[in-house]
Amino acid sequence: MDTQSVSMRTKLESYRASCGGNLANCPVREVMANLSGKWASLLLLLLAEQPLRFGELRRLVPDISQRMLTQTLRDLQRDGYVRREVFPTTPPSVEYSLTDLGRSMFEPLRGLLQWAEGNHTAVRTARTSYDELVR
Amino acid sequence: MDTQSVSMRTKLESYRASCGGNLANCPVREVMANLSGKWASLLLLLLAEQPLRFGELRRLVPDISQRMLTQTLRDLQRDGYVRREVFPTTPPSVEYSLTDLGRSMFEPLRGLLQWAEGNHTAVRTARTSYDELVR
DNA sequence: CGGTATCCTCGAGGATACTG
DNA sequence: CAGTATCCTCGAGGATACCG
Repeated sequence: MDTQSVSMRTKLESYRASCGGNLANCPVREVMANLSGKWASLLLLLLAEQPLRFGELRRLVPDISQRMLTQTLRDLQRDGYVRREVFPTTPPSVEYSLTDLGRSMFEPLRGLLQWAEGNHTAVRTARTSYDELVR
Repeated sequence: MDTQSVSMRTKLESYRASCGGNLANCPVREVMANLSGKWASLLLLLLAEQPLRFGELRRLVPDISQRMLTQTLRDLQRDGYVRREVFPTTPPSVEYSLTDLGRSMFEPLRGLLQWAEGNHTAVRTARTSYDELVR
C-alpha cells in the first residue's frame, strides 16, 4: 500500500469514526441533508455573491415558488448559514446574507459547483452514452 | 470594490453565464441534482476509499434498501462517476469503483464532506438555538 | 449473490389565495 | 414587500416477494 492510499484511508476512517462506527445516523449525513435540497445550493451561491432581498432572490430564481423560497431560506437560517435582517421601511424590506459559518461552508461547496460548471458536458456525454447502451 | 470581491463576482458571473443568463434550466443544477440524493454522496465516499461489491456496500450502509442501492449505483454509473464490473464467478460477483470522472468530482465533494465532519456541531448548535427562539 | 417487480407511504415541492 | 395558509401532485424512498 503506497502513501497515497494510506492518507486517503486515514481521512475516511476519521469520517467513519465521526459516524460512531456505523454510517447510519451519521452527523455528516445530517448536515448534507439540508444542503441536498433542490434550492439550497443555488440560493447559497447567490447570497455568496451579495446580500439579497426576498424579491430579488425570487427574480433571480424565476422557477422557485414563493413557498419554497421562504422555506429554504428558513432552513438555511436555522442551520446557521444565512442571516435574516428586517428593515422597518414601508413596506418592510428583508435582507438575507451569509453568516461566517455560511461563508465557511460555501468555500468547499463552491468547489463542487465549479466542478459541475466545468464538467457538466462530460456528465451529459456519459449519460447519453449510457442511455444508448441500455435503450 | 476591492480585488477580492471582483474575483468572486467574476467567478459567479461565469457560472451564471453557463446557465444561459437565467438560472432556470441550468446545467450545473442538473449535475447537482444527481449528487443531491439521500445516498449518492455516501456511496461515492465509500467507493473513493476502495472498490466494493454490492453486498459489501449493503453491509456498510445498513439502512439503505436494496432497491435504493441498486438505483443510486445505476444513476451514478449513468452519470459516469461509477464503473460496474461483473465477474463470472459462481455465484456472480459485481464490483463497483470510481471512474476517473468520479474521482475528479469527488475531490471537491470530499472537501464539502470534510467541512461537514468538522463543523456539524456548529450546525447543530445553530439549529437548537434557532428552535429555542421560535419555539 | 445481486439483482427485479410490485405496491405503498410520505413528504418535498407547486399553485393559488389571502394578509400584516 | 414579504410572507402564511391550504390544498394538491408526484416521485423519492421503503417493504416485501420473487428470480437467474
